[in-house]
Amino acid sequence: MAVAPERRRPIGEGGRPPGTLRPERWNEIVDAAGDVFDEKGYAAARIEDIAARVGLLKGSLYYYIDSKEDLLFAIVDGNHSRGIAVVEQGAALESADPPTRLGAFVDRWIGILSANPGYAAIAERDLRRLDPERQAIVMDKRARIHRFVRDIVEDGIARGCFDAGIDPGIVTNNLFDVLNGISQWFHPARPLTYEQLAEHVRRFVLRGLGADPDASGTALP
Amino acid sequence: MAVAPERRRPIGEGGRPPGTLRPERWNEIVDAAGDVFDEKGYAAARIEDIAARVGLLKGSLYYYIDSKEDLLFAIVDGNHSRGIAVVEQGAALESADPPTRLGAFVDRWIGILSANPGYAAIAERDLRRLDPERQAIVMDKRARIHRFVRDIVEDGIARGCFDAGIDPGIVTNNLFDVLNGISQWFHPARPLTYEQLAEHVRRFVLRGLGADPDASGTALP
DNA sequence: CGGCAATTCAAACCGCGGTTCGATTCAAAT
DNA sequence: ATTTGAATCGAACCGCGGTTTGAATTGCCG
Repeated sequence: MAVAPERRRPIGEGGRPPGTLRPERWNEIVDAAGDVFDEKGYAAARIEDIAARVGLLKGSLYYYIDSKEDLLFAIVDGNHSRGIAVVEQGAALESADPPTRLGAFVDRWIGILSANPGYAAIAERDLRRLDPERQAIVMDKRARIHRFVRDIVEDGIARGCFDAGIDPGIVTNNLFDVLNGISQWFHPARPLTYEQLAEHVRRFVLRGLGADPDASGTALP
Repeated sequence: MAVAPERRRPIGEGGRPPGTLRPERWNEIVDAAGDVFDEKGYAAARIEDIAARVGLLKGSLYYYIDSKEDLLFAIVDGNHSRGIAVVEQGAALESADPPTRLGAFVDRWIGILSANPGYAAIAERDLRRLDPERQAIVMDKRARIHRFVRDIVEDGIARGCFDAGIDPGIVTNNLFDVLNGISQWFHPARPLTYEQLAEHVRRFVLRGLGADPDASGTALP
């Protein structure tokens, strides 16, 4: 998923077959950047830290990037792309009832969190430090994801699955706050796995909307 | 509430009557810092920005502070102190039932948000950038606040007010994620006031816990 | 083996921003 | 007036860290 390095040096400008290039080195670097950004925050993270984590000198990183912000964008945009994927998967369930669809969304979203711990936190924290153009790209994806959830909520209200008194905009925000907040306090281990956590969160959210949390089972294919 | 500047220069070391000192200048500066930190994040915020906002040159700020971090601490710790105050107010309601107590907490917490928009976001975002000692001070307050809510939840479960299947630790975290997330998307205005928002959030949370949101009214004195 | 390209090193550059410090201003007190 | 100290200025300092650049490597291909 990680967006390709895009226009890189003489990557194959007009000549060599684009094979044998930077294979997963790019992913290693993005992962390292993700760890460091998560730990220290984007602004406080040093290029040197990231480079050291993949066994390079800081200057060498610039063979792969044009600026520090490239790494932030790769992470933030990549994470949102995974969110879009979840939405597209969810669209396939349109025949199911709203609680089931929303429950599936929660499960899958937490699945993303478990696969990329820290990334969601970065996306929330440091989105604003992207330049306007890139920020717009991310905001667009974010809006589509948000819209997807809000539509389910509104549909649920219309069908009587959810309480009629709730405000779709507010609860949608609440939902994302709950989901994205998870990565900041949950550490999978001892007592709970991500799957068990998802179960609890799903019930909390569905109940919060006024739905019977037992009426819909996990609907992951 | 804003913690006094502590040990300042020759504030009154052994001489003049400690009157006629920096009165609310300190508060002005902290407020300015709050705005800038909220907008740009602590690391990206410049001392110069803060100084300019109160009509000073950046160097002049050091008459009031010893380091940039002093300002972060003033904001983060101050916000948590207000949280502690809410907890202490809430302790007076111990005779009420758990849903009422929790509802009151939600209302008052959102009251803090409305009075200090942005501060909560800073506290969540940049807590980790305080030095260990100060961080510990804040974490202690945070733990006490967290404990207060969790106790209510556990009490509610024991009394049958809340669903027995919920995990107190998880829902407590979920609750704070919902509350603190508010300051990042909610802009009081057109459609909704903070009071109306609090109403929605209170119902969402209480219902999420399995309680009847209508069983308890707002209980603010 | 020789060569070319992909990759990394090593060192310097350089601007930004936190911090320091002596000089200056202003107001109240003497 | 003169003194005194609070408050601010003005300018320099200085280290950190992002970025640049040209010189090594390394490894593949012929």
